[in-house]
Amino acid sequence: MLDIQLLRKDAALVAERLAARGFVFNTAYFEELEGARKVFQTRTQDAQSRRNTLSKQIGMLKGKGEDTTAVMAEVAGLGDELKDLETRLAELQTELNKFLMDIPNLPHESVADGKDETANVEVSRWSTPRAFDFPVRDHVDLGEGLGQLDFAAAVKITGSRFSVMKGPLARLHRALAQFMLDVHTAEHGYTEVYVPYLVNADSMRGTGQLPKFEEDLFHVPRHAGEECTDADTLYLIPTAEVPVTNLLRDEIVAADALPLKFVAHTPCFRSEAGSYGRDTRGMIRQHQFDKVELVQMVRPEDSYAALESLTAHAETILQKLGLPYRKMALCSGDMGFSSAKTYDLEVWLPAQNTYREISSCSNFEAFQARRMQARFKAGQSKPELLHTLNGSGLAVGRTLVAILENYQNADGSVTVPEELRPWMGGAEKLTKLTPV
RNA sequence: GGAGAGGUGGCAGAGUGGUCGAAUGUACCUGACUCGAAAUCAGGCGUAGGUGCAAGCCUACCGUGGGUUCGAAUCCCACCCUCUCCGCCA
Repeated sequence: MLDIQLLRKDAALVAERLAARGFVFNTAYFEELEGARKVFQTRTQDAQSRRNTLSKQIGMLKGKGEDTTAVMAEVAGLGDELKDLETRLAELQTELNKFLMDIPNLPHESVADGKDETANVEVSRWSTPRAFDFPVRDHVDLGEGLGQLDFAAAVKITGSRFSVMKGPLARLHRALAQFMLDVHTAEHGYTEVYVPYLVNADSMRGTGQLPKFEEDLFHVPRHAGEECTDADTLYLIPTAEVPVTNLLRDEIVAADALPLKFVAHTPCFRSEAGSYGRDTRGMIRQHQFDKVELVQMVRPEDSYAALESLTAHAETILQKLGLPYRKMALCSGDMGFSSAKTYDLEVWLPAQNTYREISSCSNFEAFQARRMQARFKAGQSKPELLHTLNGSGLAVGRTLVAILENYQNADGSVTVPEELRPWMGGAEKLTKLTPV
């Protein structure tokens, strides 16, 4: 959510900056709503004030045993008027809030203007893709060839966009998550957290998934067969960002506790509505995938330095695994709803002959913190909104894909990256599993 | 799932219809005393919003949402959550 003070002060500027990300901010409508809100709030509070004064008089008179009929008569007419005013004011505030909740964050001044991903800016590249002297296979052929990846089984059990892994490949998947967690906790100073995979609507609103992106989420009604309201619907998390960032919702932390740095490994669930036909083959786009997520809560003046270091933490994983990648600064039109600035890390996938997103690192500034009232306080000063950031460190499924494809051998086996071997019981290679 | 208890300020804990935004204790901040500290004493100390140049004034908030009333932390209804015991269970 944007700062309403900023909207009041300079709606034109906000509209201009939002236009850079393709969002049309209806200035006239906002000003109309806000004008009405002001009038009704003043009137309502005025009426409340009158009622309170008179009611207190009644109390005092009764206390002294005096007659109250005159005052009672005076206050009698106020009730209906007040009720109408309060109702109208509540409606206006609901409407205003709805309006505000649908406005995306303002892009940071360093973000390039652009309509879509074609305007993203390459910041850096690490390593060079390996040259193969045999035809490269994609991860599906490799995994199935090894007898360790089974999409048919997943379709039978659940449906499309799920996967089943077996044996060493399943272990590789687990090893990757463990490896990432260990690096981030031991080398980058993150605190590991375990969090719920189902969250309530307030949490989804806090990080910005709701109200706008409801169809991207999996809903879990608490009670079968009944119409579920907001209060008794839970949602499967699309990323650990949601439960982890919401740890700070409605909290005021001491300034000297900052920065807070959390890392969590969770499954992520996305309905992928609207992406039918995209990446239908393989593990690139799944309804369920694992991710190790980095989250930071920092003082406002530190958030851009934090974005750089958080992104570097994610890059460390790719480097340790020897996976070539490039770092992209997203343009205004390609950033997520809540982000002020985002770097994507894209890993090289030989079978696609291209770089594909494997991590997205964003600074949300106070956008999420304002929605969830996550604040910090230095000494006796006023509580202040903190800045939140997060990034994938990394998406486990896509990392697995990248390893399969980049480390494949001519015979269909896959070499285990050296850094990962301690988490693989020392195994150096994935080789064909005899079918069961 | 059954039975019971309870949700009040950072924490603890009073308050069962009327100057209650809320006693008291504690924590914290400022000052006095002290060489300094402790102890003691005095004062301060919630959040959000509106309005005003400002001092200030006003409004809302006692789990959430409704209701009763001139007036609700207090009464009524519904819901949520926590705790204890029993049952079941990874």
